[in-house]
Amino acid sequence: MKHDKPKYKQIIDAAVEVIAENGYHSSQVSKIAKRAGVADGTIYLYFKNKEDILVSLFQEKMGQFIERIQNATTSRQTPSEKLFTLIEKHFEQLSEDYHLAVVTQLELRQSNKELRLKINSVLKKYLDVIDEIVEEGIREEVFRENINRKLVRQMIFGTIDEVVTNWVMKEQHYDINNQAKEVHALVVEGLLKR
Amino acid sequence: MKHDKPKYKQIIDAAVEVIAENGYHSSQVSKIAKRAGVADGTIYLYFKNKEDILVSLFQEKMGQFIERIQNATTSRQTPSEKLFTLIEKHFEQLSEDYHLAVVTQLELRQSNKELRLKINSVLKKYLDVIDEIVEEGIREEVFRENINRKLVRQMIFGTIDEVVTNWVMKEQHYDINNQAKEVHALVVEGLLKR
Amino acid sequence: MKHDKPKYKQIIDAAVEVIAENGYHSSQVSKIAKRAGVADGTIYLYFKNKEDILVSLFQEKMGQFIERIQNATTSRQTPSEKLFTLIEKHFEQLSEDYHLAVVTQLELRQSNKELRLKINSVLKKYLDVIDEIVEEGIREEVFRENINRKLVRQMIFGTIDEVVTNWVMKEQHYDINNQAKEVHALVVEGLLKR
Amino acid sequence: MKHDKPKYKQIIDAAVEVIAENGYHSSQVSKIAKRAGVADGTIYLYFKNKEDILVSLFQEKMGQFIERIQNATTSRQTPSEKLFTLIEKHFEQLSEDYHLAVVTQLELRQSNKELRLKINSVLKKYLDVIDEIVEEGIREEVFRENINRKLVRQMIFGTIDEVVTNWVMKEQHYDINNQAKEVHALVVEGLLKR
DNA sequence: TATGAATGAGGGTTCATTCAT
DNA sequence: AATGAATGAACCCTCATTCAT
Repeated sequence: MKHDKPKYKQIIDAAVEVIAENGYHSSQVSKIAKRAGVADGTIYLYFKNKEDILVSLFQEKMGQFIERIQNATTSRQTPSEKLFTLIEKHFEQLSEDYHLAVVTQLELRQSNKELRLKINSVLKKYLDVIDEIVEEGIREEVFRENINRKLVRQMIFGTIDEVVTNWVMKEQHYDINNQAKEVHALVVEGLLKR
Repeated sequence: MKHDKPKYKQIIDAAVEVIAENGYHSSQVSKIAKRAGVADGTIYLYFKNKEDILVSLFQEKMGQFIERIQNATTSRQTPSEKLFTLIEKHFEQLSEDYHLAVVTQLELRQSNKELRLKINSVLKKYLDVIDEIVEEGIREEVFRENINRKLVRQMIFGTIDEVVTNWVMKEQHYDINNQAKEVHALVVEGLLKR
Repeated sequence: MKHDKPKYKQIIDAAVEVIAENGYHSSQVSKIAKRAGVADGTIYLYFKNKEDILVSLFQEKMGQFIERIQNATTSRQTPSEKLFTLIEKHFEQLSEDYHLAVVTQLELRQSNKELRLKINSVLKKYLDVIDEIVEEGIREEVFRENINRKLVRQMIFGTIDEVVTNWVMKEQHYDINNQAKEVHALVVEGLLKR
Repeated sequence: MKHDKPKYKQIIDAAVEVIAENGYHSSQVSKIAKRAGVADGTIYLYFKNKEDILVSLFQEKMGQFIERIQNATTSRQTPSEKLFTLIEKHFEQLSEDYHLAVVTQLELRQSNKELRLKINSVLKKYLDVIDEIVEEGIREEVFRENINRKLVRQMIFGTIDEVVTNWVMKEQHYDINNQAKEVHALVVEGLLKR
C-alpha cells in the first residue's frame, strides 16, 4: 500500500507547506518535490497527477480531522454537547495546524470545479456527522421538530466555515478556540432574547 | 466617467455570461471580448487588466444587489423583520439571475487571494448592513445583549452563503425563495425547542 | 486565407531548414520559431499544433512538386516518355532543394503512424499520376496487358524512392539527374537482354 | 557470450511483440521489460541502451532472414530463378511473422538517423546477395551488360520493400505470397510489350 | 477610440537510465 | 545476476497583454 510509504506522507506534507506559503497557483509540482526532498518524477510514482496530490492531501488530512471529531462526540453527550464538541474540535485542530487551515479554507477553494467536487465528497462524511447529531436532537425532542434538517446542517457548517475563514484571513491575530462557546450558543439558541 | 459608457457594461455582462457558461478557468479575455462584440485590445481601454474586469463585475453587480437590500429594509420594520427581508431579497435577486449566482458563488472563488481580498472589500458594505440590523436589535433589546456582534454577522452571512452555494451547486433544482422563512427562523430562534 | 500570409510560408520554410539541419527529433517548435523570426506563440496562429506544421509542410511542398510533374507530362508524349519525364522531374526538383529532399526522404519518415497516414494521403495524388500513365500505356498496347497495375505502381514508386533515398544518404556526392535515363530504362525494359 | 543466454532472446522477442502492438513511440523500456518478465534494470545487463535493443533485434532477426534467403538460392539456379527465390522467400518469411514485418517495415523506420544507419549496415548483407545475383546474370549474359549495378540493386530492393510496406499497411488483407511471381516478372522483364 | 496580430514566459509530465540492495 | 525505486532533463502550448495602424 503506497499510502503507508514514508514518501507518500512526505510529499503531502510538503504540499501543505508549499501551498500555504506560496498560494495555490504558485505551487508548482517542482516546488513541492524540492520541499519534499525528492525528484520531480518521484511525485508521479505516488500520485497520478498534480490534482491527485491535492485530492489525496484533502482526503488524508480531512480524514483524520473528521475521525477525531467523531471520536470526541461520545455517546454520553447530549446532542447540544455534541455540537459543542464538534465546534470545539474543529477550531482546535485547525488552530493547531495553521498551514492546513490556510490550505483548506483559502487555497484549495481556488481549484477547479472538478477538484472541488472530489473535495466535497470527502466533506460529505463531516456533514453526515452533523446530520446525525441534528437527527438525534430532534428524536430526543431537544431540537425543534419542525426544522428542515438540510438547512440546519447548512447553517451549522456555514457558520463554522465562515468563522474559521475569517480567522484564517485575519492571520490568526486572535485565538479561535475562545469562540467555540459563543458560536455554539448562537447556533443552538439563536439570536432572540427570551 | 468610463463606467457610464455602453461598452463598459457590455464587457461586464459578457464576462458574467462567459464565466457562468465556461467556468472561471476557461474564460479567456479573448472569449469575453468576442462575446461583448469588441476587439481584445478594447478591453484594456476600459479595464486595467483581467482581474480588474472581475473586480469591477463584482462591484457593479454587488453594488446594485446591496443597494436593493438596503432599500427593502425600511425603518418601519423590526430588526427581525429586517433580517427576514435581507435573506428574502438575497435569495430573490440571485434566483432571478442564475448566471450571476454561479459566478459569485462558485466561479469567482477560484480567483487568487489578492482578488478575493478586493471582493471582500466590496462585500464589506453588505456586512455593514447586517451589523447595523444586529446593533439595532441589541439596542432595542430584542436580541440578546451578550452576543459577539462579529460572530453573529459571521453566522448570518455564513449561513446565507452556504445555503445559496448549495442551491447553486444543485443547479437550481428547487426554489430557494421558499427557504427564506426557515433560514430566518433558524438564525433568530436557534435550534432549541422552548 | 492564412496560407497566403507571408508568415505561413516563412514558418514552413524555417521548418524545412531546421529539420534538415537538426533532424526530426531535435526540431523543437521554439527552434523553428526562432529561425522563422517569429515568437513561439505566433506559430500557433498559423498552425494547430506541431504536427500540423509538418503536415502542412508536406502538403505545400509536395503539392507543388506533383503539380510540376503533372504539367511536364503533356499529352503529346508517349506513356514511356511520360514515365521518363516523371522520373526526370522528380530527381530534378529534389536535387534543386536538398533540404527538402532530406526532410521528405529521411526526417519526416520518423513521424508517428498518424502523421504518416496524412502524408500518405498527400502522396496519393502522385501515385494517381503514375497509375494514369500505366493505364494509358496498357490501353495503347505499349505496356504488357497482363500486368497488375498496383504492383507496377509500387515498382515504379519504390524504385524511384529507393534511388532518391540512397542519393540523399550519400549526401549528394553525385548528381542524381544523370540517373533518370537508366532508371527509366530499368523500369520499362526490365533486366533481361533480348 | 551473452547472446546465447535465454534472457537475451527473451528481451528481443518481447521487444518485437511490444513494438508491433504499441508502435515504436509507445514502446517504453519498462513495457518491454514487463513483457519479457524481467526487471527494468535487467535490460541494461544485456543491452547498452534502448537503441541497442533495436539494433540487436534487427541484427538477430534479419541475420536469420538473410541466411535463409542465401541458403535457398542454390548454385543450380539461373540468376533469374535466384531472383525469384529471393523475392519468394522474402515474402514468405515476412508473411509468416507479421509482427516482425510490422516492426521492420513501419515501426523501426521511425527511429532516428543514427539508428537507421546501423540498420542499413545490417541490410548491407542482403544487398550483397542481390548484387551477386545481378553480377552473375551479367556475367552469364542473361542480364543486359550496360546496366548500372547499383541502380539495379536499388530497383530490386526498392520494389520489394515498397510491395511489402503496402501489404503491411493494408494489414495483410491479401496474401503477399501470390505476388512473388508478378513482382519477379516486372523486375526482370520490365513494362514493355515485345 | 478601436483593432487584432504578435508576443513570450511559464509548467506538468514522461521515461531512459542508474545504483543501492 | 537481478531488482525496481528514484532520478531529472526536456518540451509543447496557452493566453494575458501590447502596440502599430
